[in-house]
Amino acid sequence: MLDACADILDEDGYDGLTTTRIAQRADVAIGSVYQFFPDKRAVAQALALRNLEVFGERISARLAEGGFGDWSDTVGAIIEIFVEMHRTVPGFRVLRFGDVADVNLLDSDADNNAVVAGRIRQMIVESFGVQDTQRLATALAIAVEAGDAVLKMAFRRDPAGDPMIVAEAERLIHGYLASHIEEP
Amino acid sequence: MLDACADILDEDGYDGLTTTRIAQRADVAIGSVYQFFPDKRAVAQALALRNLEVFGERISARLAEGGFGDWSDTVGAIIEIFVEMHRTVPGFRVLRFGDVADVNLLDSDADNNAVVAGRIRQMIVESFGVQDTQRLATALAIAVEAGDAVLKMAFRRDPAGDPMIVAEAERLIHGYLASHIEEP
DNA sequence: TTAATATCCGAAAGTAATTCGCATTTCCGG
DNA sequence: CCGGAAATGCGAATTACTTTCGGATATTAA
Repeated sequence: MLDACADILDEDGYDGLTTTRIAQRADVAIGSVYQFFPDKRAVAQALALRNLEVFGERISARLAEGGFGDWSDTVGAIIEIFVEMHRTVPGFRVLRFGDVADVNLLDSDADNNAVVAGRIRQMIVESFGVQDTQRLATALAIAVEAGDAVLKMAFRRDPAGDPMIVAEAERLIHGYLASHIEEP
Repeated sequence: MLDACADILDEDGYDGLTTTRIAQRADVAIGSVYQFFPDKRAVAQALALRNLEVFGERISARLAEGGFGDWSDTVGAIIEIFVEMHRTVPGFRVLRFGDVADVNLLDSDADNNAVVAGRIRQMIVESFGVQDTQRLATALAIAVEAGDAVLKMAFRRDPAGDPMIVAEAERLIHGYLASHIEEP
C-alpha cells in the first residue's frame, strides 16, 4: 500500500491522492486500507516515516565510510543524500518527510523538520564527539528548515532539481553553519 | 467575506475553513459566496492577494520614509514589516501569501514566494537604482524562500514569533545576501 | 408601473473519506 | 480431517463536506 501511495504521489501529486485510488492501485478493498491505517493521513505518515528511516540509514552508511575532513564535508554529504532521495525514492519528491500533508506528520509534538534535525544532530554528535549544545541544536534546526525550503523550490521548478538552486542551497547552509560553528 | 475567512483562519487554522462557515460568519447564504468566488480556493487566493497588497504598500511607505544607510537596512525593514504582519493582520499568520493552501495560489505560473521576491526586487531596483540582474533576482528568490521558511517556523512555535528564531532568520538572510552582493 | 436585469438564496447533487456488519480465510484442538 | 473461533477481507452505506442551479427577491431603466 505504501508503494501504491508513493506511485500515486509521483503521478498526480498530493491532491491526486485518494483512499480509493490507493486501494485500487494496491489491489485491495478500501476496507482493507482502513484495516491497517486509521485514516488517509496515517498512510502518508507511514510513508513519511519510511522515508525518514531510509534517510537515516543512508546517512549512517555514509558516515561509516568516513573520509570526512571536517563537519563541512559531512554536511555536504547529507545534502547530497537528501537531493539524491528526491530523484530516486518514489513519492519522495512530493511527500518528503510529510510537510505537504501536515508539518506535524512525523511527531505530533514537533515539526517534521525538527525531527529530521534531531536525527542529524544525534548522528553528528555520535560520530564526531562534538559538544551537544543547545546552540548546535538551534543552528541545525534553522539550517534544516532553510535548506529544506530552498531544495524544495529547486525540485518544484525542475523534477531533477535545478542545479543552480541546489548549489545555492548548499552555499546558504554552509555559510550559515560556518558563521555559527566557528564563532565562540 | 474575506474578513470572515481571515477570522476563521485565526480561530481554527486552514483545516477549520469550510465554505459554510465562511458564509455563516459573513452573514450571507452559501450561494452568495459562489457568486463572488468560483470555489473555496479562490477565497483564500483573494485573501492572499490582499495580504500581498498590504505588504507592498507597507514596504512602499517605509521606503518613502527613507533613512536607509545601505541595502542591509532595507532588507531589515522588509523583514520587520513581514514579521509585524504575522502579528497584526488577521489570518496572516495562517495563510500568509497562500502557501498553506497552494504554493501557486498567487500566480499559476510562479510560486507564491517567487511573486513576493519579484515585487521586492522591483521596489528595490526602483528605489535604489541598482542593476536589475539575473544574479540579484536569483539571490532574492533564495533569500525569500529561506527567510520565509525560518520565519514560518518562528511563528508556528510561538504565536508572537519566537524572538530567537526571528533573530536567526535575519542573520541568515543578511549573511546570505552579503556574500552575494559584495562579491563580483 | 412594468419589465428587464442583477443579486440572493438554500435545497439538492456531487465527491471523497470513513464506518460497519457480513463474507471469507486461517488457525487450532479434538 | 472436522468444527468453530479468530482474524482478515470486503464494499455498500454513511458522513462531511463542496459545489450547482432554478426559483425568490431586489434593483434599475424606460
